[in-house]
Amino acid sequence: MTAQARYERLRATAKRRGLRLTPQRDVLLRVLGAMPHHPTAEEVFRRVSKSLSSVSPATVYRNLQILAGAGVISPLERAGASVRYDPNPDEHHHFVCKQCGSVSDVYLLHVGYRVDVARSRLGAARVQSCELQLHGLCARCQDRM
Amino acid sequence: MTAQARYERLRATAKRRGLRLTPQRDVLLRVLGAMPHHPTAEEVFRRVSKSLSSVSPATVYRNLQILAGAGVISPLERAGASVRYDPNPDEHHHFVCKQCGSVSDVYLLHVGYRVDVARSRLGAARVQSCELQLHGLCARCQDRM
DNA sequence: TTTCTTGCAAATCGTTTGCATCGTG
DNA sequence: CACGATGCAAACGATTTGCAAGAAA
Repeated sequence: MTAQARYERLRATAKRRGLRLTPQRDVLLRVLGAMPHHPTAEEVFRRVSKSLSSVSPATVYRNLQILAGAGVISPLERAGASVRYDPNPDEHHHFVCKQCGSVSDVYLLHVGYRVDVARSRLGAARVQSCELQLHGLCARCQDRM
Repeated sequence: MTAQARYERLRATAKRRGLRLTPQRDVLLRVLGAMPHHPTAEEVFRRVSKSLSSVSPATVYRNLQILAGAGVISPLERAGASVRYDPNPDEHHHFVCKQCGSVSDVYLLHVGYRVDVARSRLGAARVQSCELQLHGLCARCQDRM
């Protein structure tokens, strides 16, 4: 898929979600469609500034949040949160509660997967390990609903 | 496993790695063994302060990094880094390069796993989705080695 | 014209650093 | 006794906020 196509797709979704299309937002969507995958907010801001030097960081950061809130893009799991440490030295995976963000350890007996080579651009990358993240509602948050 | 047992295990590992055992570090290890899983550095600091009110944040943050560097504990993936956004709306998974930290999209045809119910404390949690993270070396970083 | 957006500058938050001092091995 | 570890305070970087002015719908 081309950058242009990705841009149009993002813009269409944004419009469908009822977001106003300001010049700043348009550049932002164009940049998001063109950037290498998973840029940091700061990288996005730098790229947007190149096309629109007057834009302020606040606008870019705000809009990224708005787009994420509307489901146009997604914030990458856990990034941006405080540093967390895991004192458990055994091999394990994680369950993350969508509601409260709590993380708990999950032990798996078996993990299997098949990569769709045609669509993934792994190239010559060498995969050494994998971690599964389960998402859902923890017991406590289910009670609260 | 009890908090006491976890503490002793952590302390043994730390000693084996040649780390000095200061009072601050001892309290830190005790706290790490007793805390709910995956505390943020800040939460750890608050807990340590309770036992040792004179301790400074710098000491706790520093020691968490030292312990992580020595392999006694592990920093949770991506946490603490800048916010990242993913403009790809299709269902997909991620490959993360251990060396340079770059993230790329992976599409999977099939994912299967079996939870070890006895060891995992999922309780009544409801799992709604799962994301696989592959770790390894990207093509570019392999060339550089 | 109403409501949403913007830019600016200041504030915030979590974390890191420099440095003089202290204590463990 | 040497070297690593500490506390303090100041610096830091990324992100967020309050607010008055501006522009989509």
